[in-house]
Parts: sequence; structure tokens; C-alpha cells
Amino acid sequence: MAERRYDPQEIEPRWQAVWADEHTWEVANRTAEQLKALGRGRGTAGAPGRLTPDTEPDTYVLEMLPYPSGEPHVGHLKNYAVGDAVAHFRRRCGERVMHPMGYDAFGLPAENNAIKTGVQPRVATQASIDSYRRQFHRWGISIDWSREFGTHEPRYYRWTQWIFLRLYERGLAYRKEAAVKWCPKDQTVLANEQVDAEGRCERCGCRVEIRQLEQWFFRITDYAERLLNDLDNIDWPEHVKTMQRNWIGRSEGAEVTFRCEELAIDYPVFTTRPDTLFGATFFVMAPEHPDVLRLAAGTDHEQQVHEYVNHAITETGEERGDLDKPKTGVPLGRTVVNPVNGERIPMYVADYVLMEYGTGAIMAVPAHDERDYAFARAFGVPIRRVIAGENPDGDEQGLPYTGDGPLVNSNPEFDGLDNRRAYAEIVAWLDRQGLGHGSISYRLRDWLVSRQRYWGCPIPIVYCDRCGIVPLSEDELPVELPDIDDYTPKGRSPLAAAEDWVRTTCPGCGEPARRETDTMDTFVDSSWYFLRYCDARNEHAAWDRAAVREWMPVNQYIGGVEHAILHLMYARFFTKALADMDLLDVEEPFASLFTQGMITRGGAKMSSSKGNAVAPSSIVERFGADTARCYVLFIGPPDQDADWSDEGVEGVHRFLGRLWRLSAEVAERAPASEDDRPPGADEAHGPDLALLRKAHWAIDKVGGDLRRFAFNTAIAAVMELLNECYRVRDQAGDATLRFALSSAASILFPFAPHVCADAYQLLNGERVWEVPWPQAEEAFLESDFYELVCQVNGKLRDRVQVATDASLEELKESCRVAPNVRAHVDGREIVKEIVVPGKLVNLVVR
RNA sequence: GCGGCGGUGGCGGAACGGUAGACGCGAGGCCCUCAAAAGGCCUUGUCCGCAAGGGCGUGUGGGUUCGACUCCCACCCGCCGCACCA
Repeated sequence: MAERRYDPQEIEPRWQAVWADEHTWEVANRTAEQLKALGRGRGTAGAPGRLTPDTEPDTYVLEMLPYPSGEPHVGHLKNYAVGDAVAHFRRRCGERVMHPMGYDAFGLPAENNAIKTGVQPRVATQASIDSYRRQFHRWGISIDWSREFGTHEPRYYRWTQWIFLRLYERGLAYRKEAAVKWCPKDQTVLANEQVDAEGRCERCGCRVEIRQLEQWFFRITDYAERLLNDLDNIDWPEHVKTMQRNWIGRSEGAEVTFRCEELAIDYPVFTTRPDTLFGATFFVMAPEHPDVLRLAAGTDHEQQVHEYVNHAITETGEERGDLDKPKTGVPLGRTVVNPVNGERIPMYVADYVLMEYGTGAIMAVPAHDERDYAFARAFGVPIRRVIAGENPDGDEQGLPYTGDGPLVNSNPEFDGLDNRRAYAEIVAWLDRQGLGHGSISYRLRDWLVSRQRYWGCPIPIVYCDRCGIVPLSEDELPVELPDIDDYTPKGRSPLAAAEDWVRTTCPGCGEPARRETDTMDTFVDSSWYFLRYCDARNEHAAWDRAAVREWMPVNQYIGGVEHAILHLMYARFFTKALADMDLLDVEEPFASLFTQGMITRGGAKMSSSKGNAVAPSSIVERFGADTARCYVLFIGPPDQDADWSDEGVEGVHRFLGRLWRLSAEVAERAPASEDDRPPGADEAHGPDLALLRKAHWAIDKVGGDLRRFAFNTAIAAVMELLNECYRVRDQAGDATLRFALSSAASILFPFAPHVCADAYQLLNGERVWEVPWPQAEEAFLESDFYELVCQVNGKLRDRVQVATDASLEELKESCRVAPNVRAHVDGREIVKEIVVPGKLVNLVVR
């Protein structure tokens, strides 16, 4: 027999050509008639069965679209290997799967690269996209290429602009001057989410400054409550939901008004502890509060306040956020009146109060808040206990006290009440007096979307001296991004230099006007791309509603956990806002989410600067795409981080080679024929029975593992099956071997499509992707005998063969007489016998 | 500080409260070969023992249970997110 060699470099391109030529993975949207005939907008997942295109449920499997930069890395390989396994499995379970691909093509790296090298962002981006597309083909990912687009193409971004205008109409896009975070190196404004805890730009790592600028915002805060509540209705990992909940940061409390009588100004404050209102002994404002300087004007502290504010504002978040730093602040020389008791309490400015949370001013209750306590001790402000703790005697004992207890020193009406009870009563009382009301505060800020950058989606707005801010009309879209020569940021968008482009006429009055020169945050582009895939070639609308209804929500979304907050929150916000405009029928974009872990090497994140990166292309060239894909899934649970090992890759390659070689050998020596079926469960015996059992066990196991994303154990199960094939290759019948190998190829196909398609074709002459997912036969999953585990006092002492249908008594007896059990019972009294049929018997002896 | 996740052989990792260590890597041995590569077969938690078998073993300490990697309580360590959020 001729020696056969597993040659992925021959096998893989051959099958890729078939899939490309036949457009195998493309799915069309259903026609109105088809949808009507089906009596639904979309299907629900059905039981696996024959593939019948007319009644298959529609399924949307999506991986996060890549940002095309250079070449795809191992993280992409893992992301798309996971998604493709899901897509293939669901197809063969009888679903009609849309599995599209696109590119998140606008963004700072391409622009920074342009500044450095002079290569136009458009050119560099296109080169990267071509490289990504080539690799995705080479990996054999089953993509519907008919729906491909890049977010930088006018045919896409005209609809991004269209959505901007819809948001503007609804008051969800607005312009305001705000203290914004500004990156001095990238020369651009950043969203809160793009600044890390140390106050550094997430892109270039340099210190962020504060600037006052007019900027565009999206009113995501209007959706805070729904973004929070609807997390309960989606199948997402708990840690991602937790991150979103933390980011939204909902706090329940009350807004209470303190009045500064000297200047006759009311200051509302937000507090989560209205029950401690009677313990408020001072009042603090954030250094950024617009009234601080005005309040201090004319007092003895004016100079001091000026200096303090100037210093505080230039401090970075890192310096200011340091918890160990002693509290600082300056008196304002003014007082406010505590509305519950009429007391005048002093005002301070201090940097531990943040302008961006609540109202930028707080009532301070040192007895029951650690920060207020620290400040009061540092500044000698009185501390008044208003909730009795465990040791109610000593006033100064156990302060600050943040626990529960009865109110004291408050007001006869409330003293003695449990503080939780008092909370509600005080809020009700404030409400009646018109001094406050129950209130909810969120940490979430509105989304700042303006960027003083070139390589982004232009904002479809013009400024007219007469009409002010004028939105363009739909038929003026797209506002195309002009070509320019100089991308260097100069504190304004590089677009401002394209004078011919900037100068336009006002759509309202026809007078000369100027275009908005900022572009949109690239997160805007990726907040709706999943909708566009549903109807990617529509030239008349962003999408046809029926098409979106057919596919949305995405059944399975897959991507990196690094997008847990930003992208995944923005996409949810867009979906809700568009649903509110009656443009969509879903309120959540991603019904189910899977977040894959990172692949590291030597324990560290792969990066070219560390020199530990593995290029997927080098693995594909050496071992083939099937090996590369299988390996990243075999390495460990896909939601956890995993460390790359070159030896591990070779192991997987050996496994695929073994599968292919034995398949080729069996196919050659025993060509498939109609009447050559493997024996049934009642006729099989010996090695045939063992192998058939193993095959059906693997079929059952891999299906279950795929459903729960346990790809590593699924691949291990096929390895076990293949090991059994080799073990009995000379004893088992050809039909049995062919069945076992076909089954292996069939269930491994979602992970290693090329080699499995090839092996399956050799063995059966059929295309495995056109064959339904196999079903395990119950009769082979059961057996007449099994190995009973015999324990004495919970310790394994022996194993004996028993009949599957043995009675409990028979099982106990089998255990009692097992030689090594007898040795351990050894005359002692058996006080209890635990029987777990199918598993074990445990004898408890004394 | 708050929240989440994790801690199992030399390594990556398996294990509905029921045989701990599947599968793979690495290591050792054998076969094939003139030889090597490739491939095939076997062994491999640890200690004692020629063996049969036994002791010990899932971060630590308790608990529940006939039986705990798994459940409960209290800790230790590591990673991730948020963090002076009133």
C-alpha cells in the first residue's frame, strides 16, 4: 500500500476553492412571500433533523468585526475559530445561519501611521483589509462574503450619518460646552471610557488634560435605567453584566436643597443617606463647580480658594484619586442652611468631591461617612452622631459609623426610629416641605462623540451665522471625507484645513456656512454594523425593516472581554434608541454573548514589541489552517486565557494527520458500498462493538460540548475515538472502521473543516457540510455490563463486572464478595450499604 | 475598599456530590529503519513494595455527607474590572 502523507497545503486550498466557487456560506434574505408563508419574522432553533431550507430557522452568528491593522493576530484566529465552530454546528443542526464579516476601518492608528509615514489612511487601511480578507479565506472561515463592508466606505457611513441625524432629531445628539478630557499628544478629545484610571490616554498613554470645548454628545444617560434593567433579559456572562452594572453605577437616594442665604442661591445635593441629614455639619463643593469662585469672592478666603481651585484642576485623576492622600480643601467663607433643622453650616471647596457625579456638591456627615470624617478631623469641624451603633454610650466611639441603628440627636419626630425606616420618612417629609425628593443618580456620563481627527466619519452638520446649528437633510448624505495632505493634528481637526470642503451653503437659508470639521468617535461606526449586515447592499435605506426583523437579534455574539463596557454598551444604547424611533423591532442587539480569553505566550500578552508574538500565517504555512484552528480551541476552555505552546501545536497536527491517514487507508482498501453497513447494536461484538460504542459516545459528547462551548473537551473526545480506531484497526470490520472514522470527521468538521471534508469525501463520497449533524444511537450508549466501583468507607477497594439490569441486592452482593472488599471488611460489621446503580456500592463498616 | 473570576501531576488542562488526573504536551522504553526523519505500540501523580497491595494527594483550616476538586463557613495567594461615586 502506498504511503500516504497528510498534506494540508494541498487539501486546504482545494476545499476553499469549492466553497468560494459555490458561494457555499451565503444565505439570502427571505422574500416577503417566504416570510409570510413561514408565518413569522424569524425562526426559533429547532430540533436537529434533515436539512430542509424552506423551514430552517434563521440564525445570526457574529464575531466582533476586526479593526484592520497590519495582519490578523492569534486573538483573531481564536475569535473566528470559535465563531466558525458555532456557525458550522448550527448549520448542520438544521439552522439557516448568517455569518458575515466586515472591518471597523476608521480609527486613530491608521491616522497616526499616516502622520509618521505619509501613507494615506485610506491606502494603508485598504492594504490591511486585503490582508485580513486573504487570511480569513486561508483559514477557511465560513463567511457570507456577499455582505462584506468596511465602516470607512461612503456606502456604509452615509447611514452612520443618517443615524446621527435621527439622534439629533430626537434630542439624543446635542452640543454643549464641557470640561472634556483632552489628549495633548493625539491632540483630541477623549470619552471618559478612553481614559484609564491613572488619567492616561488609552491609545498613547500620555497624561490627559482638561479643556473647555463645544462638543457633540449622545444622551446615553437617558437610557441608563433601561440599559441596567434589560441586562436581566439577555444571556451574557455574569462578569460582563456586572461590569456594565458597575459602569452605569445606579445609586438610590434623595436630592436635598441647601440654601446659601448670603447670596440667595439654592444648592441641591444628592445623598444616598437622607437618614443622616441631621448629622450634616458642613457642606463641600467640587473645585470645578461653576459657583465656587463667585461664592468666595469678597471673603477672606478668596485668594486661597483661587489657588486651591487652580491647583486641583491641573491635578491628574491619578494624583487626585489617591485614597491615601490626606484630605485637602479650603473654606469658602460662606454658609448654607440645612433644611431639616435650619442650622447654618460652613461651606468648603475640596477635591474629594467630584463635579461629574451627583450635583458637584455634597452635604457632609462626618459621623457616618469615612471621607467626611477624615475631612472633619483634618479641619476641626464638629462631628455629630445621629445613628446609634453597637456601643451607643461613647459619642466618639466607633466613628465613622456606617452601619444601621436607631436615630439619635435628630428630631423628636425621627429619634428612635430605625435608620432604614427614618430614611423613607425623612424623604417623604422633605417632599412635603418642598425641600427635596427621592432621586436616583448614575455614574454613567453622556457619550462624547466629537473627535478632532481626520480618519473618521464626518458629522453631517453645518454652522450658519443666521440659522446656527443646521443638520443636513437625508438627500445630502453622505458627507464624504475629503482627501487632504496634512494629517498632523493642530488642536483642531485636520479637516479644518480643507477649506473648499468646509465652505458650503446653509441648507436652511442658502447663505454661506461652514461644515462641522470634527469626526465621530469610531465606536459610533461599530454601534450599528450588525444591523447593516442584515441588508448590506441596500442603497436606499440603512436597512429594510423586514430584513432586520428576520435576523435580529444576533443569536450568538462572540468577542473579547475588553469590549465589555464600551462597544457592548454603545451598541445596546443604539439599538434601544433606534427601537424607540420605531426603526427596529428589537431592544437588545445580542441575545447571547460569549467572551473568549486571551492567548498569551510565556505568560505575557503577545506583542511585536516584546517579540513573543506568533503570526497565524506562520502556523498556517507550517501546519495548515485546520491545525491552527484546532489548536487554539484545544489549548483550554475558550473563555479563559491560555498560553501558547509550540509543542502543543505539533500534537494537534499529529492528531489531524492520524485522522486523515487512517481515513485514506480505509477508504482505499475498502471503498464504500451500499450494502456494507456497520453491524447494529444487537449484532455487533468484540472490537466492532467497542469501536461503535466509542463512536456513538463521541457523537453524543461532542454535540453536548459544542452547545456549552467546551471545544477543548469536544476535540479530546474525537482524539479518544481516533485512538480507539487505531487500537482495533486490524480487528474491526471495514464498515465499522469507516463508520467510526466518518463520525470522527463529521463531528470534528466545525473545528477542522478542510481535513474533515476531505476524509469524509474519501470515506463516503459525500460533502460533510451537506450532511445533518449525526445522532448517537441510544442502543450503543448503553451496555449489558459495566464496571461497578466497590468502596469501603468511601474508599475505592475493587471493581467488578456487573449486569446493567442487576437488582440492588445483586449489586450489594457483588460488592461484598469482591476479593479486595472482603479483605477490607475483614470481619467488621457492615452498618450501611449505599448503592448508586450504574456507578458504585459503598459499604460502611465499623 | 467594592465586585467578578481563578488556585488540580513536570506543563496545558479533564472530572452531573460517586473510580481525581480524560485528552494533549513533555519524559522514558520498545517496534519499524543500514541510519535518521516520519510513523506505530507501551509506561508515566507521589511515596513504600519484587508483586499483590497499601499510605499520601485538587491553595490553607474547619464543617455538612456513607462519600467533597465539587456544597457551606473562615482565611491565604493570583488575575480582571470599578474605585474619594456622596
